[in-house]
Amino acid sequence: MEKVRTRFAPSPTGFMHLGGLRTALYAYLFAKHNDGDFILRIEDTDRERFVEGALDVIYSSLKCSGLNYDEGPDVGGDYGPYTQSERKDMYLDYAKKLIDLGGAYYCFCSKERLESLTDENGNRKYDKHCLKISKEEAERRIANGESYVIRQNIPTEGTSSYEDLIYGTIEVDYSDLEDNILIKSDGMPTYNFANVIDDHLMKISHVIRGTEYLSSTPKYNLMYDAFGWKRPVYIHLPTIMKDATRKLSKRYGDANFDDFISKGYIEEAIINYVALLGWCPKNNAEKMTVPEMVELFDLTGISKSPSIFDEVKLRWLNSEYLKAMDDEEFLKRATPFFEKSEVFKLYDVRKIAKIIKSRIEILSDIPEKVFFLVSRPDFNEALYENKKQKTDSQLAKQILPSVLTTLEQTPSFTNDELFATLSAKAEELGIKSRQLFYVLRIALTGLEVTPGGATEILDILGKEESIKRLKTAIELL
RNA sequence: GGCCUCAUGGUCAAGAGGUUAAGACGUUGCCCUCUCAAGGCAAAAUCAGGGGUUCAAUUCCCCUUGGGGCUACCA
Repeated sequence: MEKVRTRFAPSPTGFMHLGGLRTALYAYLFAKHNDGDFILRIEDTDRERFVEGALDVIYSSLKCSGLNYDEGPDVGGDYGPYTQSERKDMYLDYAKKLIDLGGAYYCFCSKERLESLTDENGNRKYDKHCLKISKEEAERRIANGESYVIRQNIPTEGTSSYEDLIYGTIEVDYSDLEDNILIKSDGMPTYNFANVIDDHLMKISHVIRGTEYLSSTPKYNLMYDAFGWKRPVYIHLPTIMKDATRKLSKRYGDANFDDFISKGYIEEAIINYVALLGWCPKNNAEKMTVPEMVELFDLTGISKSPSIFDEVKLRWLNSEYLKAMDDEEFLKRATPFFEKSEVFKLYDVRKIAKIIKSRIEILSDIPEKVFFLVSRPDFNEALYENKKQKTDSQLAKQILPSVLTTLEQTPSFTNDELFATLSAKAEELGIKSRQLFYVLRIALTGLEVTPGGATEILDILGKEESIKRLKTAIELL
């Protein structure tokens, strides 16, 4: 059987779109599930859209997502070059061949003439005006330096059909299609042409891409047929939406992989979440690594309808990854975010990391969660009041001085020992330990809600700072 | 406008001609608890509408409605 070869063919726009990332993922999963090859090809035929540094964004996004390609511009391969601009001459040769086969023709129409073809509805369809120009005349005009393009020659009648593995049979009348430009006046091919030539030359067996190509695929099939090439198998993927009516867009900053990374999402969670948008594995698993997805991947689990990107669920998945991380790994990933706060200079971030891990969903939640460690917010006595705990400022006034004494006499400020000591203290005072902890925690932090309990916070603050804070709190009572 | 295409809770979704129509996120409640998280348990919430076909349709067909895509010298 023919080897499965899939490709991801992005344009270097300077950012990795999450929709594109999912397409890449599915192409990768399909290839790897079938022991095939996954190829990266850069589609940079639009010179005006070239963005500096865009290639690195593509390479690094794929690699850090675990999508290692077998062939590509930076890794080589037997079917290169893998960057379309470097294949320019090849396309022109094939275009000329297609002209000889009757599948294309030279066109010399001016922009003005093209615009004059627009009808009352604002639609325009090329009228095959240049089809009647003989090859000899065309070549003469070209030799004279006239600007030209090459257009595909689409039949005026008939129906074309193909099988998409997701959407089934797709039928389109040729009359609904247009004689699109294959080679632009700058000599570069358009996507319409380059993708066909490259997919064939690179022996791509399965073309996996978004639904935006679902209804234009007949045009590509026409070319495969004209050249006498075998058509690839098509797998079109539904769109990822921002909401019911809008796509995930670069413009709103909700589509960029890197933006999510800097917001404190981790790569594994993003790739995992994006995998779930439009695909459900047979075993209904939700948290999966890329290798596990390779194992489970199956086209029948791909849906046909667009799905809405839900950041709330992504946050949850991200938190699952965070919680599952060992402390060392968590600390490593969290460090850049700790460094956005002063805490890392003042305290042992290891201890902070421990109490924070299950209390954040994304890493950028860290600075605000630990701010109270840097400086205790001002607060009023009303904070001591808690009906459920049965605590109030009176109780605080009563017990805090003696708690202070106990703390001053406690040699070891570790969580466990503090817990034991203070529990005993509560008993001595004739109150519930939770009441003591509650009041103490408020005094220490000035916050109704904190990550970690009183003793954990004492442990982090250390004896000196804890006592200093407690004294201040007592003075304010 | 024309063509292609899609339609299960708020969201992601499983499902199949006969089911109490899964599961997850979120929401709500309870338990646990040194506050809050985490964890445990529970609850509310879905087959767009109308016609067919059939003993039976959410599942198959048609229409309507609604959504998405294409309709570039962008990919």
